Amino acid sequence: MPRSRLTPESVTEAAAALVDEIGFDHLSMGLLAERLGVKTPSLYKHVASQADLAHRIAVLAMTEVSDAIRDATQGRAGSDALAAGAQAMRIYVQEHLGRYAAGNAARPAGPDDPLIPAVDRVLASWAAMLRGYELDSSQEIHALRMLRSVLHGFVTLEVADGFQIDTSVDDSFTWMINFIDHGMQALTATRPALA
Amino acid sequence: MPRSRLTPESVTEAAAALVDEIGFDHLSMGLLAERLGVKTPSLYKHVASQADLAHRIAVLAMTEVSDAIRDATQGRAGSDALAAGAQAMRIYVQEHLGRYAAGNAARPAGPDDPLIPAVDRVLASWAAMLRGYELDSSQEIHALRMLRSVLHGFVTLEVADGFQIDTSVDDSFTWMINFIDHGMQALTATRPALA
DNA sequence: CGCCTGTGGCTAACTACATTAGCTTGTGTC
DNA sequence: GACACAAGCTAATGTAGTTAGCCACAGGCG
Repeated sequence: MPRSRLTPESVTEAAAALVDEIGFDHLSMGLLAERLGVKTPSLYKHVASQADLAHRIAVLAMTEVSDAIRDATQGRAGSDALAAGAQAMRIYVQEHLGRYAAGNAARPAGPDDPLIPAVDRVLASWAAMLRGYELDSSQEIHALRMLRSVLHGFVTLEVADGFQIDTSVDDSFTWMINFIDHGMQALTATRPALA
Repeated sequence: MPRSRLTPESVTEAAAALVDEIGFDHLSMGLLAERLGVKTPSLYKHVASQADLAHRIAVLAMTEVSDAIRDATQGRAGSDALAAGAQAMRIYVQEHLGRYAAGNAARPAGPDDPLIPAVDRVLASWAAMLRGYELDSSQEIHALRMLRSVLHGFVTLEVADGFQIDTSVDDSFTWMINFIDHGMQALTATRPALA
């Protein structure tokens, strides 16, 4: 192949780094091209459009999130796994705000969209984390959705400056995870009795 | 005053209705002008820019959300208030998706930004809802943040089609609110014993 | 009753940006 | 060393937000 400095992957990676700096909604083809030392139209040799680029960033972000959670929960179980995984996600989002925003904005475009397995891997990570609580199978899906909601909501509000500063956000996060953990344990404890 | 068909308020209201239909990120000055039977530049006699317009929609949305919660929780307390308020917010977001998205995207622009009191009123509504649990004052802020997180996260994921369809999202929502309610009651119960 | 002023709306023009067309040129292959 | 292909470039197009400047109507006032 001829001179190939850029690839779809390298362009996506550079774009991800860029949106982490300037925010996802400030992404522009011109700015990215400048970063890569290239003129704007050249980018179209590697990505189909700005929407395509945003989608690739989203897939990258979801993959990285699931990896971060997996790494953090490796070798842990129950409450430990929950705390570690939740923190890992929070840290990831803080450090890769733009990517995460891209991940949220993205919608699967078809049945074989690579975004789907990427999102599924994140879900699988959460599900694995919940496994230690041995929840009733009818409750698993609800617990999973709650966990997603609470984590997504918290990190979203946090990075959006949604919390006032008078009380530590770190404390609130650990308090919240503890709250969830206690509730889960209560579910587990009552399960045999209630069925 | 001369012939005044449009006002900043009527333009904002029309824009809010528009984004509820087409999505916040598809808002355009041209489309809005067409809806109002006016040419695009005429809008600038009433709002300073598209960003200004988005900001006004955000303030409107926050105000309406707080009103919806207040109305729903009127005359209720404890678990009832929580369930009613949470449902009210969820319904509002479902019916006014674009407005809510505008509210999330907005950031206060200064110390006297009307967005600030609007957001504060929403927070006050949640705080009032929690009052029935008589939480320890050191826990109130954490509980408030958790509640915001879980509700914001859930409705955001729901409207973003983030949940698979094989299990009822309604069931998950009520399950989640119950989970929170039980956890809060546990906090209340143990508070005198633990201090 | 007609002039004066102020404001809403309009047309035309400008800018920024995403995107496309078509050309050029370097690199790997034969 | 020639060929072919793909990367990058320049030039051009279309759209959307925004600004400038003009026009016309409504109300106040002599």
